[in-house]
Amino acid sequence: MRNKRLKDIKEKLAARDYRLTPQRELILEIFAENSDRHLSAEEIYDLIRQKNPDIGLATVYRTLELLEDLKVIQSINFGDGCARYEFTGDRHHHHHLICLECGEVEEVDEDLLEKLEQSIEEKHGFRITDHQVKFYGICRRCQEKFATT
Amino acid sequence: MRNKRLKDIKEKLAARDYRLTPQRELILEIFAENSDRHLSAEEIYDLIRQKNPDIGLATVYRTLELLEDLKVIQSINFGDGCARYEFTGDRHHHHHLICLECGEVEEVDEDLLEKLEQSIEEKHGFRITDHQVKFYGICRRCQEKFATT
DNA sequence: GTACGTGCAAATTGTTTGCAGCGTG
DNA sequence: CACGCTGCAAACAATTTGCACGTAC
Repeated sequence: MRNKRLKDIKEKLAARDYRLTPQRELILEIFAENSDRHLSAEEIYDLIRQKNPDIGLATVYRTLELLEDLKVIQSINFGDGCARYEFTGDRHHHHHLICLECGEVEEVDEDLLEKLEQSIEEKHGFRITDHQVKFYGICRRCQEKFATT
Repeated sequence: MRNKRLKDIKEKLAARDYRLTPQRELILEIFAENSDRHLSAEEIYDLIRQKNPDIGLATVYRTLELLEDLKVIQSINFGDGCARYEFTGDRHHHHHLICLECGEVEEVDEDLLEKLEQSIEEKHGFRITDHQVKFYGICRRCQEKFATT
């Protein structure tokens, strides 16, 4: 299954005459191993150097740009001053819960947005292709922290 | 009415021992005159210099930070590499429609999110204090442009 | 051998900071 | 006079770019 994904990506690349180089594969590996996190370019760079110290930060940025173009990953801004990425893959659409206290990011499965989208398309004549929903607040753990203080 | 808003802001500032200087007032004026747009720091800087050429970019940034702190304005990231701002004012909460073709940003009145928020609070124990919803797609005008081509 | 890819260093861009001087309560 | 506020220039941090070399079809 994992190999299928890799093969898919390789085909997407090939369709544009791009190659699946060891560096690119390593970056994809990092993503697969950290699918629960939202890594920044710098963080990916640090992780990747543990596997291959000779990789350049510019390569990381270039690869991220490429993968985003191919819609393999997508960039999200959590307001901490750098872009963060996540696999788009075949995953179900989801929202993000951002804790204002500890910065932790949780994910919630998509729900209840179809009706809203439909009404917007009708009222505004705007054809929606994607959306991004973020909720800010205090996560359960931080609420408990406060409660016991 | 407008004056009331200004007076409110002045009070908010005073509550923290800050002053409503001519520069700050000018920036608020720019916001009022461009309430249909989402200006970036640089754009505000350019507009403001037409009124007073001696103002510094750093002052703009510092004022924006201050006004955001006071919740007079709020920052939004539309993915174009810089922060953009809008009055929070007494306006109704709203979503943003971002056209991937021309970059134009439209606003939609808030709707239908209460149920979703409630279910998230219950399932995740996450206390939501704010949210941000963006829809990406093609605006009416761009669709028409394509249709006639 | 012709592109694509890479690492490195330098360049760019949005934003922040240090500092000396100004102005207002 | 104390302190907030300013403009300017320098500092910073995330990201991009130029370039010469490497490498896969």
